[in-house]
Amino acid sequence: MREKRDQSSEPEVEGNLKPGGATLADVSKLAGVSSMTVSRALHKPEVVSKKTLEKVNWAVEQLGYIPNMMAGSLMSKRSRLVAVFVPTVAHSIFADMVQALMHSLARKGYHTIIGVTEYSDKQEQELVEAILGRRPDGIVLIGTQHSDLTRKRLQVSNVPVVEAWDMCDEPLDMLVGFSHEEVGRAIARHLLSKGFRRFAAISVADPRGIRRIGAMLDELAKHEIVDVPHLYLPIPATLSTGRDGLRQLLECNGRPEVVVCSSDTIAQGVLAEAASRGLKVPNDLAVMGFGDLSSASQVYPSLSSVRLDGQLVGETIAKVLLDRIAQKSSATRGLRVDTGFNIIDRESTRRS
Amino acid sequence: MREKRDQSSEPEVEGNLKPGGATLADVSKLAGVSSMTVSRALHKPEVVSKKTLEKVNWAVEQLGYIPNMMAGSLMSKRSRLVAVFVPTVAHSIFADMVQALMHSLARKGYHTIIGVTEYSDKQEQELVEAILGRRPDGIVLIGTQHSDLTRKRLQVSNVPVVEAWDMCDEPLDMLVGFSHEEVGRAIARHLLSKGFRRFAAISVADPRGIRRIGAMLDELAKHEIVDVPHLYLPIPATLSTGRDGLRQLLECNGRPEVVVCSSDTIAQGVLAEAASRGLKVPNDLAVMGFGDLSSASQVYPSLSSVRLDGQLVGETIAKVLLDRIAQKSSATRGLRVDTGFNIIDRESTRRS
DNA sequence: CTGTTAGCGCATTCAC
DNA sequence: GTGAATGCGCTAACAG
Repeated sequence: MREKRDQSSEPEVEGNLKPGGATLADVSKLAGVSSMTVSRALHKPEVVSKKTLEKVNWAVEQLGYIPNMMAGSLMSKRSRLVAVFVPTVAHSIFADMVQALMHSLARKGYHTIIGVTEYSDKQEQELVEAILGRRPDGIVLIGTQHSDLTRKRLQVSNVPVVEAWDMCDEPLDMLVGFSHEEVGRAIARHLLSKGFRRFAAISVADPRGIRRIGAMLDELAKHEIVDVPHLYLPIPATLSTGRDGLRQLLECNGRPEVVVCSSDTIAQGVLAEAASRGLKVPNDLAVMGFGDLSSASQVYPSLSSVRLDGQLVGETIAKVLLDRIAQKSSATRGLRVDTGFNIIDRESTRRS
Repeated sequence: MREKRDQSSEPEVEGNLKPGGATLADVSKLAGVSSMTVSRALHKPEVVSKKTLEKVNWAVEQLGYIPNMMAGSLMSKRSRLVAVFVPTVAHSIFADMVQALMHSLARKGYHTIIGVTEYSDKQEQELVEAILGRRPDGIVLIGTQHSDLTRKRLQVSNVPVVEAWDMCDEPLDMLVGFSHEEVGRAIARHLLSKGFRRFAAISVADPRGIRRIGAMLDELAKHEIVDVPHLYLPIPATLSTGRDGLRQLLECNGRPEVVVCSSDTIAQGVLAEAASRGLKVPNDLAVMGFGDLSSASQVYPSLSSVRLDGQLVGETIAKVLLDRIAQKSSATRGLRVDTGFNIIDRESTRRS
């Protein structure tokens, strides 16, 4: 397809492009008003006369003007930028959460920078330090465990912070999460009530996953169920974590009635391995996952999942953060939101 | 835990914090040098004397100084920001790709803003327009189909662009992808060569997925295999897409020998449904996915996946983009990289 | 090796 | 309703 000049519109404007695009000054000259008026026409159209507004809009269109947010933010001290740090996004429930969060933020005109910490406090710290250079209007962190320097930097920077996905008594700032210990205990009680007695567990070496499985094992022990075979496999959690895990369990410990996984990704691997062995789920082998928190309920219909009741977690985080940014007060400092969780009873643990 | 003042270090500095943090001028005063020297000490330490460097570093530490990138970028015209637009990130191979891309970019000091287009050209356009306000150093788009305004904006803005995940003759700028038609044909030939004759297919209404499945059906037709049952289900692709799809296929069309899915997520749903029906994979039912492109090969060991040979796709995109940004020439304009793909023969299609 | 001058592009603050 | 002056925090380009 050959380039063809459009002769009817924008006769020589396209050729006169400055590197970096047109500026407010360019627009103001073309429109025959001051640059201040252009700025107002763009951000507060209601305060400008209709005629000027038209002239400005015309000039903006002619020049293809796009405001330079860096310059604007430098003056206004609002970057409309939120930074989110997650341990991982691939094969992870965090992808759902981040997507919901980005969606909510985008609707309010905020852009999202993502940092992947790979479950490392040190990487988190480096990413936080780097991102503070962009003066984000808000920061979201997964978990409540952070390096001392991270904590100090964040406190000093005075940026609104939401810690998510966990619960603690003294959050850095705001907190939206739930107790992983309670999740573990709830899983145990749920499965016990359904008559399961021979358990097994597969987790990756993710601190919160380990805590969930640990709490479950403790609860089981209270019901005289001990020596539950359990595996802690290396992160990241992938399908093969579940496949290898089930294979290993079957070889070394015989077949359990139900295998509890620290994440839905692992559970999917278990299901895949079950399919390859012709094990019928849930009668030959029941499977319990974890996740589904920020997704619609139809996302993991094969698994019994723990999920948030009502609003998506990502949406809740966005709301809390934006409320705080908007009122510019510290009214919500120390705010703690326990999202709670549900146990959804799905096919994979529904015995006939 | 009570806050306790550390009396030995940073005596009164912490109290004197300006809102927004210390500035270059603050550091230069404390260090007793000019602000320019501080700037150099931070970005080009080798060009500053050792003594000055020490003074500057000391002052930086005292003040907890973090450079304001907005101001820096405004002058230098380099934002060290890359924007990536993907149709979705939840339950998607794009999450892998984006993670690999972010990883490579982060190593070179670039931050990544993600925009989710939800397979909508209109949303892509709005996101691109908005992000151009941040003057990103590079933009990555999925696919080669974009609205006219998007194309024009990008061309005029002169930002390096990589279109990924598809192939075409005249890319906007640079291109890193593969042919979805070739993938579809290769899948057909591969499965035929393994002796499969009774096919079925499940896809979501994603343009590229449909093209893959369409090309596969065409190739099968050339081998006298026609009337292949196939479903096009609504996006987004989730586990239940696969579960519902298989259920529907079995009810209406009987059991195929192999079901081809337009993504690994769907294939995982099919495996889950197979497990719930006690169908043994691959003998009762073989499953073919698509994905695994930017992940290590062990990620989807249950599926026969199409994957990139060698380097991760996200890494390749980062490399192409950073090369272009670095040399600041247009030498690589029009660059087209065909990543190709592999068919990995895995358990789920390996018949005994 | 270091300092000075200038200005990036915009919004705040005040005049009118 | 509109405009002029000022400066956000930093770096490019020079001079010394």
